[in-house]
Amino acid sequence: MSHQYTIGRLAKAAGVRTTTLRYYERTGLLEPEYRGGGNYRLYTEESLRRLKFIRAAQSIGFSLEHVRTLLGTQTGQTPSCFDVQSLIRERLTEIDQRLKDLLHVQRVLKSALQKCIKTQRSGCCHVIETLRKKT
Amino acid sequence: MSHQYTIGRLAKAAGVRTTTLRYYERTGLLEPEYRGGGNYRLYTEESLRRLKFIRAAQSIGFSLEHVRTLLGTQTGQTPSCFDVQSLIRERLTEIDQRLKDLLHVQRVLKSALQKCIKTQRSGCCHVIETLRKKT
DNA sequence: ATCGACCTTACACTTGAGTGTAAGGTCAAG
DNA sequence: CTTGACCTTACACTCAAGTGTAAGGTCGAT
Repeated sequence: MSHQYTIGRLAKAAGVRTTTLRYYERTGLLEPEYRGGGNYRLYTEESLRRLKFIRAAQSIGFSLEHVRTLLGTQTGQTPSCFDVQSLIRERLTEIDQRLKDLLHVQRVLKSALQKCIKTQRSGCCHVIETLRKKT
Repeated sequence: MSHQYTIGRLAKAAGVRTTTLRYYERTGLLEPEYRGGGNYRLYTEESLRRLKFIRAAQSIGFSLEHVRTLLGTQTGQTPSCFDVQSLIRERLTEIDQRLKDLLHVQRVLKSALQKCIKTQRSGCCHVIETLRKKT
């Protein structure tokens, strides 16, 4: 006998809020399997797996829009291997760029901090000066 | 004779849109120095420097709220060296965390991609399977 | 039977950094 | 003196991923 979940139990099981589940339903990501007494939403183990997939995909940087594609909820069919690979490559490219940007920012900030510390006596505006001159 | 800029010229000089400049004014980041005929906004070289500072700070990851602090536009006075160092350290901590997260995501995605490529013949759901199992 | 925890709907609001639109005023060139 | 580029205001809207609120219905335990 596979478990049944009310919205609250499912939420607890997956570590999300009930409001989030209603939001996912509204946006076509996760429908309850059926409705019970008092029109309560009822979910199954399958819902839980699906929900965990959604959160996992999200946690590695896919938007809910991407997740919708991965789950094939807008076209109604699971995406091809090609599509999945495309999505992943796209994400990897974005991540690459983001890493570069962050490393650059890190360098700039560290140097600004050093300068600020060294010249602290003279009023500190050195940092702001530095930023001011970097274009 | 220091230049004067209408909003459009200043925008062009700094590579932003006029709407952005009006937005900055609304949010207390950059006021025009005065108004000219037809109530046109008029800016100076100082405005341009300030604007460039804003964009530079923003480009290294400060929010406009942070920039407001750096420029001392809410308290009305330039922040102390201590405050500036705090802000920078905060940013650096965030960046560190963000870098770690991104590197993790990168690893997961790369391995998913490899798996997808290797097992491509058998329908590709391996990738989706992989994600499905990562919690 | 009543209490509290849980559920329902519908709708508006949040954040950050702007963008879009309407309705109109002004400036410089031809 | 008209055309077109530019400017003005005020207000609403965008995006993503939810959160908040009001007003009410239901379930399980005591």
